[in-house]
Amino acid sequence: MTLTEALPITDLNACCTPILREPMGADAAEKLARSLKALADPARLRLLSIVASHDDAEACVCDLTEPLGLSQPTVSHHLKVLVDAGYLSREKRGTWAYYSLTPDALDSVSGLISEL
Amino acid sequence: MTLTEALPITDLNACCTPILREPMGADAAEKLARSLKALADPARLRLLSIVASHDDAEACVCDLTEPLGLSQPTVSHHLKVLVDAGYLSREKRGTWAYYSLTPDALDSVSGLISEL
DNA sequence: ATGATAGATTGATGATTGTCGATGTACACA
DNA sequence: TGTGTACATCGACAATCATCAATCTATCAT
Repeated sequence: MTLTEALPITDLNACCTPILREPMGADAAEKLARSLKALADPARLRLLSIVASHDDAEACVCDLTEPLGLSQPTVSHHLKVLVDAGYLSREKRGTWAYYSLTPDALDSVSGLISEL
Repeated sequence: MTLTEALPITDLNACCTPILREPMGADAAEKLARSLKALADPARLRLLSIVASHDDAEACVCDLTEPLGLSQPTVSHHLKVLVDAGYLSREKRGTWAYYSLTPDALDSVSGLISEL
């Protein structure tokens, strides 16, 4: 660690503040950005919220298409994004597909944001 | 509240689980999505992280251009997005522009995600 | 005044994304 | 077997976005 040698001489010509801790690396930033991108859409936020509002935190697509005012393919697309990002899990029972919240997925990304 | 009348008859032909609480409205979803979209980019996450790693949680653009490997206009653009979204505040002192973290901005959005 | 530097703004471009209609697939019921 | 339903996938299109080179603005030094 080279942080101990450079004394913070407060030169008026200098523009920079000393670094306290290591900032986030490129790989971690890429990963967190992907998780946040999956969340950063009003339709997907509402989908998560609707699923979370149901008993057992579970809902089928028929519950989700109408309140969003979006077409069924669009809702299916958003659900796929959320499943791929790990926020939802899909279980097919008979004709219907049931989506449920992945435990701790939201809390995990929320924690990463706080520790930024 | 109309939640008290519809009894949850567990019909095997039904596909839907009863609703426990009101899901997020369209306006709230739009607003949170805008905040998250500003965060959902690897370059902007690293910018926030670098600013937070500095003493006084403050940094000028000269600190930020090089470690990201991006051009100066691109970094300025990302900084503007973060300022507009309320995560950073900009203060110009002399020739340099200093960016600092807005208190509680990250914690606020992090809390909204947890309560989804 | 002149030149140099820090940073913002503009314009253009290629990539990504949200949306929908059309189609495909799997299951249920007659 | 055939028909209807629930959902996924595909292809297309418009909109948004990340990025950079070029330019502009403001400040400092000489």
